[in-house]
Amino acid sequence: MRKPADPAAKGNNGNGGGGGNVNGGVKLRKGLWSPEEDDKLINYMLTNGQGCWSDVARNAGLQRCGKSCRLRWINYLRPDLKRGAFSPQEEELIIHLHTLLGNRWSQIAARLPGRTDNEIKNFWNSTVKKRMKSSSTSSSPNASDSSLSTEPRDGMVGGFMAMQDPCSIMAMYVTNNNNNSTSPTSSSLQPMVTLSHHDHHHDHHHGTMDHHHHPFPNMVNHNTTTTTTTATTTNNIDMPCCGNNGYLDASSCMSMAPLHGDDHGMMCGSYGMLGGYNHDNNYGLLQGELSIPSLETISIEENTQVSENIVFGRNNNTTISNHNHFDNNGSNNHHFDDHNNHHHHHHHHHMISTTNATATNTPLNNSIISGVKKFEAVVPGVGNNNWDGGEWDLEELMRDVSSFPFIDYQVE
DNA sequence: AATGTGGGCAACCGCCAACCG
DNA sequence: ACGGTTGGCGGTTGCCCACAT
Repeated sequence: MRKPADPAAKGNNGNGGGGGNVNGGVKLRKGLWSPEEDDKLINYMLTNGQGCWSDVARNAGLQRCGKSCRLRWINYLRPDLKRGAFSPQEEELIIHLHTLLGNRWSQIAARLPGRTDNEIKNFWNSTVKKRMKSSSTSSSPNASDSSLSTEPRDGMVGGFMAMQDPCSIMAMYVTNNNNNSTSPTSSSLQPMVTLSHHDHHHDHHHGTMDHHHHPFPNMVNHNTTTTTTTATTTNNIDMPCCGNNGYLDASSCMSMAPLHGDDHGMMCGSYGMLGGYNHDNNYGLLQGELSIPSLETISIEENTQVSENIVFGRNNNTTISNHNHFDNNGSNNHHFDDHNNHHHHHHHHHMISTTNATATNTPLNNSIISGVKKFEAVVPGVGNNNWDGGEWDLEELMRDVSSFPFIDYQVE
């Protein structure tokens, strides 16, 4: 939902069950964030770090609920966000991880540094589904994007296929080795995701605000410092497995296109991507190394602790121009262009530098995000609960995931 | 040129678990 | 123990842009 910010948005505060809706009796704003609001939030976060989001909203002088601030920060303003289109490698990884994890977008996102769950979810709900749809309706199985082929491949006993009925498209998980008692399902078809129709009403009430401003494509550092995020995630997940082959062998069909360091290579510094999840809570990414939470440690009752240390380097005025990166992808850049054209010219010289990041970082924020999540969707799928509690073939999973060449996978 | 339409994606909603007093 | 609050997540909505007609 995207509406122009509306301070008088009807009684509903939009907090969705949390966050508190009253801010000193002032009606809270909803809808799109203005550049001024972004500035306030960024300034506050950079100065004070993350704390209670209600306090953030209050103290930053934002007429927003805490949840809204959190969302804006997490999904848009965070310094370590990567921007622009997903690289082919990222796409492959998303698809692959989705076969493993289903719609657990946050877990998928945790394995794609700089990407948010929302972003991945949107990507999946639009691009991937669209491709599946076209793939399923196309008479040519090997249409266009081979890297995202959803066709079961010869020699595979498991795979990913798309089916379509008049009301929905279902990406089906296909496996034929279900004699394995540890298989999540005894059925040969496992719904992965149901594609609901996008019901567009198309009100076309065009607002006046340019909501596509992009305040900090890479990061802004009002203190002339560099922001780095490291995080430790400990997942203990006994991953149900589909046997040896019960998942899309994405790695086997991925295009092994070389990374373009200046374009969108995940490992490359020019993204300004310093963030990531690191088992060892070190700064591996600063050294050009990427580590991600291990799938093998995911458990049914998942205990997750993400420690996010936002640290600030010094003497770093190097500008990383994000604005050219995405051109090479041929992706839609209008967001960033909008930003460039309309917003925050004074911030550009404070953009983050990856390559110059040093270890002289001072922790500004050391917040713990922790939670215990139920592993309710035991199969990559939608809330299915018919898994019998067996285990996934973790070795195989790890082997497969780690086969993505752009990930330096650390196995604990 | 004006209008219609498809689609991307930012931000909301509702649910739920953890936290806290 | 308990009720209120907070934060995280997945699903959904609908504004706005780009393109088609």
